[in-house]
Amino acid sequence: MQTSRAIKKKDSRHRILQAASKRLRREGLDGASIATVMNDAGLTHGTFNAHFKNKDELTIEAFKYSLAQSQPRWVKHEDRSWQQRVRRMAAAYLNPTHRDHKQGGCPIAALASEVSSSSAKGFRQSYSDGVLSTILDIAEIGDRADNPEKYDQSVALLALWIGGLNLSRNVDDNIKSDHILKVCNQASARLIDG
Amino acid sequence: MQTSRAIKKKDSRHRILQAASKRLRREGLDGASIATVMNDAGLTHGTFNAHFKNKDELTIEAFKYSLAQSQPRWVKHEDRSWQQRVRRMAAAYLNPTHRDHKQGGCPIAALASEVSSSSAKGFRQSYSDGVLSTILDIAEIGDRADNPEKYDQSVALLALWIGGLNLSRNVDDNIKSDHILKVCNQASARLIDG
DNA sequence: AGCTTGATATGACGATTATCATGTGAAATG
DNA sequence: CATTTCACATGATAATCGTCATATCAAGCT
Repeated sequence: MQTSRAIKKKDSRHRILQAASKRLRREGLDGASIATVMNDAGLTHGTFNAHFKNKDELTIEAFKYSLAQSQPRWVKHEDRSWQQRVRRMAAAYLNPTHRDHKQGGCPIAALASEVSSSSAKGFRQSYSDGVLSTILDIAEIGDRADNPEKYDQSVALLALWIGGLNLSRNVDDNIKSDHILKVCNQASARLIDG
Repeated sequence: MQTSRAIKKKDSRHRILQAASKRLRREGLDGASIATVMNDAGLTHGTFNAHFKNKDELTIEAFKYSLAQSQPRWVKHEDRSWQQRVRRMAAAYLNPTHRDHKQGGCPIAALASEVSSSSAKGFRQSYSDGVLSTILDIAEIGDRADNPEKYDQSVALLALWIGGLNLSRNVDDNIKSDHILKVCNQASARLIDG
């Protein structure tokens, strides 16, 4: 049975993860300090260890949380063909709205260059798992052996998308930034033609 | 005239920038603390503000320094054709050695997801300038108008390379990581064919 | 030789951080 | 209704951070 206390705690945990995942994506691994996250969640920072063992655990859980939240939005879809699917996904990913809403977007892109230098134990493993499962989700297969060609194409597509999104986020000129997104969209289509 | 004191100071500045650029690429924006960098350079941390106004200035200078140091290694070359050039650059960039030596590699990739959340004034501008000049260097042109098609192809190539390098750095399986590099190399060639 | 300059060293400062021990008050239990 | 439980708050702790005032000491100048 769910007591009202247990429900309250789950709700608090949910709010903490929500706040942490936003901070994590917007401000990176070091940006999401415990005090800030707890404040965002409407709790005091001292309460933190009633919910998570330490900051590393929060980081990992918040990453998984954001991946589970953002991935279905652009991955799970019924498409007429795989080429159509890739075009749709690229358009959803390499997009000014996604570029301008880092805190609600793809955590793989948001943390791409920070993972390898993270000191959080287990985080690199979680990120790695997230990357590999995303590749399989793009290809719509369960294992590389199911369709090696599609798998390989999906790897290149994910690389292009992550790189293109980050470049567009870091260029200080809206026209040039929009152009990067457009060009990478075209390149996506090109990678899977013929 | 260069007094021996002035020479000594320049040498110290050089050592500080060298140390900072390594830390910056290996550990990211927050990893390169002043005390650590000064210690790497063989100086005490209190001497820092004799060389730089503050940490933001160090960050910017270290980024420029590392870009000027790493870019010529793979950009400046005489190639038989542009297609040959792109293949050579991709092979040099999407490469296990580059993957495993983040501290000496491309600073654009090393900081790709950290720039947009940086609080260092002026850093985003420097990074943006670095990206745009790298695109032009890949295309071997001075302005997009010189050859729009090559420019656009170079944008997509840089995106693919940065994304592919970071993915390979973050996947916890050497075989899969090597495979990512290989696939992105093939995709590079594909982006510029016909 | 004595004075000045400047590169580097020492050490303190306040701010921020993660962690944890302890206190409090309301919900659950019998 | 008395007791226990537990989500949450308060506050202390030590570590680390960027910054800066001050001290030292050798090189250059007159």
